[in-house]
Amino acid sequence: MKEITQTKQTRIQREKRLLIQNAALEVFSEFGLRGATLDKIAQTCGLTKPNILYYYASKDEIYKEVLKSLLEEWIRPLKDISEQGDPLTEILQYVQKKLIMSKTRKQESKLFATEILHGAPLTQNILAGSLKDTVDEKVKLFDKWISEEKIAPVDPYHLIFSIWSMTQHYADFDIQVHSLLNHKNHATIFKDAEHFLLTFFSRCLTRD
Amino acid sequence: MKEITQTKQTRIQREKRLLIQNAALEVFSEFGLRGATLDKIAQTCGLTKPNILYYYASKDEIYKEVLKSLLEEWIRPLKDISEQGDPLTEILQYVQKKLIMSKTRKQESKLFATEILHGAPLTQNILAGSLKDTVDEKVKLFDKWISEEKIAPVDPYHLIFSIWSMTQHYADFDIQVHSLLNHKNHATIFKDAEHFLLTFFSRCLTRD
DNA sequence: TATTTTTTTGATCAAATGGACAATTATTTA
DNA sequence: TAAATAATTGTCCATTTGATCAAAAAAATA
Repeated sequence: MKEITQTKQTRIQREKRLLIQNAALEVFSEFGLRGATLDKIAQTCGLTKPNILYYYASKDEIYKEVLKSLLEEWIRPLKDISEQGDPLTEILQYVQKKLIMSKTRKQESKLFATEILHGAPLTQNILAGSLKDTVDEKVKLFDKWISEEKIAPVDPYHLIFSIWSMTQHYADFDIQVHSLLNHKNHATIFKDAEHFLLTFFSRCLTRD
Repeated sequence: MKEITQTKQTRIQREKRLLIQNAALEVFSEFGLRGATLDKIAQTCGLTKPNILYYYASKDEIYKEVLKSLLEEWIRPLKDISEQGDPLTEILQYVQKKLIMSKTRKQESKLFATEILHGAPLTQNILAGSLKDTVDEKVKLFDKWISEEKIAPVDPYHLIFSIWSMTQHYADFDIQVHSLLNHKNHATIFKDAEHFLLTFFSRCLTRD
């Protein structure tokens, strides 16, 4: 058994771990932590159950690993909001990035949603840590922009919540969205959503 | 064994079924369908497991019953939007009602969220049925209001999605919201959220 | 009160599932 | 190529859990 923390990984270890992670993401996002079984993950990636447990000590550890490896990527667009850019443009670009993530990374979105929905048992420290730091930083920036009258006055925390909720809605509740929109073409839905969201946030952020 | 469809229920049956439903709501909303166990539900309501199964044929049946009994109430505020009222007022009132539901019926909100997130295996027909009918009806109304220039032009479907997502966010992701807001007072968060949302939607719906 | 019906529960089962382990096979290294 | 290390797997186990059932207790009814 090799240590996870150790950097010396063989080629096979790298490959198999990645294989397992991808399968785990697929299964966890569909069934949640408890609904997912090692058998399903094993089947999805074509390995045997004991072989999976050779690479990860437990099911929980796989779950944690998947979450951890996605978190960084998940927060990045928020970090990208730049003080140098035009305020409205920066925020609208953030909305667009988040919407694209909902479109192309649905599984990840659902995984996070389920995790937080059920009390974030394994992510709470991260929520209170690196995510919070980034959010606080951007909140300050938004407050600055508001005081400079570059954007209309709104509560920056709730502004961020609104961006998250509205964009992630299209990934997390895709079943409902598609059902209510008569199973309209996937691309069309996101095109319409983008237009709606950009209009929406422009209106809200450019008025006193 | 009595038939569920039968209307002749004894006093004890009514009482116990309600007891089970309340406990089930609590457990299902926290752990999801698969994470919830009959033992947990039994413990929560102080009955034995076989006793629960005397009233409900299976765990799935309890789950369906809980969902079904909540759906009506869940859709009602949308139905309440009236053609007679002032358009902006009607919509803002709907936002308020949904936010209050997030505040006071968190468990229900989480239950629905989990259900839809995981593919709505037991509600899909309802989503495509009575909910869709109501949504379609209100979409027509919104379109009418737009054509009469009573509210600004927006895609009515996505407007409804935005109301749902933004309000439900405060229930479904309460862990995250509280964590990022430094565990601020619950009432204060909802007061701020209300102010934000009303400002937000007013701005969006009163501009061309 | 006697009889019938409803309700409750202890004991138990079968299936699912996370995990352990020794034996085998493949790969790397000396 | 031989030895050592890494990877794989068949088999097995313990626990959890949804569900069954017969017997006992409680409640309703006649």
